[in-house]
This record gives sequence, C-alpha cells and structure tokens, in this order.
Amino acid sequence: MKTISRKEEIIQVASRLFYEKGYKTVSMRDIATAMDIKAASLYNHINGKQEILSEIILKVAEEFTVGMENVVSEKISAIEKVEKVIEMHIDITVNYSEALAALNNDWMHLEKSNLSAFVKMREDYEENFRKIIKQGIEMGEIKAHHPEVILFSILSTLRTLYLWYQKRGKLDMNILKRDMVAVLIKGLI
Amino acid sequence: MKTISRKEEIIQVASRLFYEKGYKTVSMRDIATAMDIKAASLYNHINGKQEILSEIILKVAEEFTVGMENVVSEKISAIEKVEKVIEMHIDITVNYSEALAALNNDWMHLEKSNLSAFVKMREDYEENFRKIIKQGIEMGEIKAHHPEVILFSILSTLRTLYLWYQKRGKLDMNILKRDMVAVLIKGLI
DNA sequence: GTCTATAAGCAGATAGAC
DNA sequence: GTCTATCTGCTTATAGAC
Repeated sequence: MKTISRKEEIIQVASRLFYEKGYKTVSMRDIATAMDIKAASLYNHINGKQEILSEIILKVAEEFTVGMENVVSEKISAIEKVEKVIEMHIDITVNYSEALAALNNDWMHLEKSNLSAFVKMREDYEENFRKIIKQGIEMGEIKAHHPEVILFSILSTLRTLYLWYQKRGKLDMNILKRDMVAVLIKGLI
Repeated sequence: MKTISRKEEIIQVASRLFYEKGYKTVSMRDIATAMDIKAASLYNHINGKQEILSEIILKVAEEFTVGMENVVSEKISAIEKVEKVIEMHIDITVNYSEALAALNNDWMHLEKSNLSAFVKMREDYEENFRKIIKQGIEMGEIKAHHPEVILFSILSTLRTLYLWYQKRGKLDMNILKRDMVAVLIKGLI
C-alpha cells in the first residue's frame, strides 16, 4: 500500500474526470473541487492543465511501445504474436482504463513537442503490428485479406476495449482473453 | 445539384470542424469564420451551438435505426443479417463520415431530451444486434463464444470505421465490404 | 501547501442598426 | 441576412498572504 504524491493524486483524479467528460470539458476547478481544494492550489504541484494531459497519455503510450517491442522480439509465429498483442492490450486496459480515454480521444490537445512524440510512438506501434500481419500472410499462417483491413479491425476493437471494460468489468479476465483471441483470430463461424 | 440552405451549410461546416477538433474545442466564432461571416449572424439560422450538435447526431442515429430495422425484418439467416449490418455501416460511413465523429465522441454533450432520445436509439440498436448474434448461436450458425465479446468486437470496428475511411478513402468500397465481412466473420486463419 | 484576490482572454448569446 | 457592440460568465493562470 504505497502512498501517492499530491501530483500523482491530481493525475489520478483528472484521468477519471477526463474519462467521464473529456479533456476540454473538465476545468481546473473541476479537478480541484473533486480533491476538495481550490484550483490555484493545483499549480503548486503541476505547471498547468497541459502537463496533466501529457503525463496521463505519454505514460500509457510508453507501456504500449515497450509491450509491442517485447512481442516483436519473441521467436514465435505471427499468429502467436497477434495473440500476445491482444493479451497485452487487455492487460494495459485493466491497469490504465481511465487513462485510455484521454489517450484515445484527447491526444490531439497535447502541446507541440509532446504531440509529435505521441504520434511517433503511435505510428511505430501500428507499423510493428502491420509487419506482424504481413509476415503472417507471407508465411501462409494468416489468410490473404487486405492487411490494412485486418490491422484496422483488430486495432479498433482493442483500442475501444476500455469503454467496454468499465461497463462489464466483472467478467473474468482470463475468459475475456480467451474469447477475444478466439473471436478476433478464428472469426464467428 | 441541389442548393443547400444556410442552416444546412452551417451544419455541414460544423460537422467538418467537429470532426477535426471536437465539439467543445470548436467555437461559434470558428464556425462563422469558416463561412466568412460573423458569429452573431449564425443565430439568424440556428438557435445555438447545442442545436447544431443535435441536428448532426440525431440525423445519423435515425439512419442507423432505420437500417437496423430493415435488416431485422428480413427473412435471412443470422450470419446474413450480420453481413447486412456490416454493409449498412460501411454505406452510412461513406455518406456521413464527418458527422460520425460527433456521434461517436460528442453525444454526451447533447442536452437532456436529445441525449435521452439518442441513448435510447443506441441501446435499441445494440439490443437488436445482440439478438441477431444470440439467435445465430442458438441455430448453430455462429460459434458459441461469449455473445457480448462478439457484439463488442464487431461494433467497435464498425464504429471507428469513419476514422479509417478518411485516411484511406481511396479503397474501392466493394473491396472494403468484401474484406471487412470476411475478416469479421471468418477470422484470420 | 492552501488560500483569497485578481488578471487577461475567450466562450455563447443578444440587441439593435443597416 | 449580416453587421457592430456588448453582456455575462467561465477559462487558465499568477501574486502574494498565511
């Protein structure tokens, strides 16, 4: 049971509010009120609203980057890599579900240098995933559909998982992983 | 080549801006500037910013509602219904791609009565889709995975299609439909 | 570390002239 | 139908007392 700093508390509270109402709709007063302090007091711990956003988004973006690099470096088949990516997404969703709202919906409000860092990480991530799929098609492990359609279909599902996790979070994670992998890889019929 | 009213023009311009920056970030001044008029002039055609949002969202929501009702009433197998739903989503995405950003991301900013109307339509839509899937499982047409996982997986992909359509809109729609149906229904392997 | 007070700017919206 | 001028309230952020 670790004690969290005031800055970490701000980020935690802000993540929840951003998840509920979106970055632009949440004011510094809203965040302060939720912590039972005044808005001005926040500025003793953080430099501004932008900093809260970038701390939330970049931390999770780095988790995805590291996770994907780990999968890529493993010596397993393409299909097994896809499975690992799906499982990694589910794990990160469980640990950072509220932060994922900002990452998915509010990344465009990052300020310039953080914005380009985020976009770079996101593009690299997609490119790594694309390579896995293309390799799987070349090796005959994956059916030769348009690789972009496959990439998009899996990524959209994984990226919006955080929305669904909050509503039906009770579902056992192992069952979720098993069924999600099965549905995405083996299809419906 | 139909001439559009000033009100329709406002809604069209606003849809594009909401797609690019989100409802909360776009000001009435932004919309007016994009039309080369002053913000005050907008109020001669619409009652306020909220009205612009509800016009955009509810129109498309009704398209989905009607489309789903048509599919449900057809006398075809569950798998064929799923195919029809996917094709309908692709058609609506092509026709209303910018409006779909507001529908997906800004529906929570609708005012009370429009908000509840939208939520009702959305829930009915999901329930109809859920019934199709459950029926398919009962009839043995669809594998007996958790129906919520199947529903969520297909819906997430279809709901974020508008993002992808803008980037790679050049792809032939018939190829997209064929591959999307194949990937979502038959899977990767 | 939190407070009060306040600055400077932008938001949605209205009144009334043309 | 569009304009200018303006109102009211909220935004992020800072200064300085305690």
